[in-house]
Amino acid sequence: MGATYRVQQFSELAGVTVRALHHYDRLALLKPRRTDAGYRVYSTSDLDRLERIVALKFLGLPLKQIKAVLDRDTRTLPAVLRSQRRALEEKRRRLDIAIQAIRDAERTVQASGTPDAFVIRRIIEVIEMQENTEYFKQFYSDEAWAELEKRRAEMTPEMRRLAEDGTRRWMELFHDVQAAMAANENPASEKARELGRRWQSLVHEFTQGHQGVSDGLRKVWANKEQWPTQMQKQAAPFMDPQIWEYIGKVFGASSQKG
Amino acid sequence: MGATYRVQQFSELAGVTVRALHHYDRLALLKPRRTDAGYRVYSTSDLDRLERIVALKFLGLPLKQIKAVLDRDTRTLPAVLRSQRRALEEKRRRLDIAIQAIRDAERTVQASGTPDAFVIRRIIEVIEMQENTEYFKQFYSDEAWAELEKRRAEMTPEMRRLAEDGTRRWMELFHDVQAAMAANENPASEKARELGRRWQSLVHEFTQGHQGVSDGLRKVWANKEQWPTQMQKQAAPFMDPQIWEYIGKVFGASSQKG
DNA sequence: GCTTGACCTTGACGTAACGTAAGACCTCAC
DNA sequence: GTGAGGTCTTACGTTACGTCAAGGTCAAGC
Repeated sequence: MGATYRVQQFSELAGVTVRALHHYDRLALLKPRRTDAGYRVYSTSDLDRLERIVALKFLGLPLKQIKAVLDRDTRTLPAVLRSQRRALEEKRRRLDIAIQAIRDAERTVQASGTPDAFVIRRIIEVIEMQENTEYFKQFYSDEAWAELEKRRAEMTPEMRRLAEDGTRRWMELFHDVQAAMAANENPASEKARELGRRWQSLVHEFTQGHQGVSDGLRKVWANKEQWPTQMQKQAAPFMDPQIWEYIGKVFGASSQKG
Repeated sequence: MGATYRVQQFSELAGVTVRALHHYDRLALLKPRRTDAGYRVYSTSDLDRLERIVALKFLGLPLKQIKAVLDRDTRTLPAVLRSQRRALEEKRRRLDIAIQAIRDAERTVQASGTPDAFVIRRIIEVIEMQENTEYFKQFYSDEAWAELEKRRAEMTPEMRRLAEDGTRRWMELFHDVQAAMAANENPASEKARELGRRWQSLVHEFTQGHQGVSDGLRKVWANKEQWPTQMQKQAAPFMDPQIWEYIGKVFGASSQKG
């Protein structure tokens, strides 16, 4: 017969708290024998089971599921592990984004006493950027994506300001296109073609003439109706289908005329 | 004046649940105005604040702390960020270990219907191994550590069995040394020197003659008294100071004699 | 036999961030 | 004014225990 222990000894032996053992007992996850007086008596086989519990807990499984896995030895474990691994990988992805966001914020603060509001704004931007990034990746070829990564990595604060300015100019352009539509401006007119040129110029600012990037960008916007709602909301000013239709006509007219 | 919203609209706008907004309200984290009838009325400035809340929540900050940061604009944010980043990095480390453990377990299962108990045992081993690994790293030079990493990566199942066998042989050796001590065997005797040779042979099996690895191993064991308790318990069979003292004498005698 | 101190027992409330009803009230279009 | 749909507060459920609190058990010393 192996040795026996009372709660405290056993808890120290296994590196868990007495309260946890009580808890597991109540959940029928680990029920030791009892003395006549009702004292819990743990054996080495209990230690064995507890070690499994602790290990599965480390993997992030809830106690209920641990009990299920340990009790009914059904062929469920592999499935449980697979789904848990997926969950953990997803968790890690979000953790990485959070860590990156903080690191970036810390860099932008540095020694200067940047106001909190600004720092938090920066955090928000980084989080959104990384999440968008994840999503948009699917539309680009590996090569084009690598190119974009490279540019992001090499981006200076100066360039970042320019990029933000780019957003503003896109909004202005959309505003002007809308005005032209409202004025019933002919898509083939010189005025409309000027809008088309502004459009292409802004696109070129992003693609920098890179073919793969250009293809990816086209795919991104061709699928704009399928974006996650949250993302569509962020890009709301650029989602108006009438504008896209109009600009399509402009390009159609331009390509016909020359 | 900006637009105003009622809870549901606002919740959709911001991508949180109505219940969460209620919750934040009760915590005084985000208190909108009210209509005479008591309906909550959110404004764009509320949206601004909510976005910050969501962002800080994404970083894993508890709501209380978020409130503290947002309300009293004390110079606390950088400190909060630093500590939070550390916490997240630690979390990430443990996540990685868990993921690795599952992946390893999945590999050992593969198609064969390995019993659950065995799989879990394997998970425990991987977790312990990785945690030990983390700890022992400090004792090795970067170069020596890289060498060990390389070996681990190249380790086949066959070699893994051998390594486990190594543990068994160490235990046997310790057992034999203890017996020699009990028999009052002279550390300078041939019998004792034979034990010393077995010792060195087992050491060499691990170091494979690599100087850096050898140095690191020495440091690891020189500090065995400082290991975390849990680790000491695991290595309990190898912690008896008398044996170390005796084997020290054996090597002392050997080096004197030649 | 009695006390004392160390250890054990079972409640039972607290935690974090909401989810989920339940029951009552408000608004507005028809 | 009435029904549908939105909103209010209250309150319990969730997870894995932490933290008392009130009260048994047991071996030792007097």
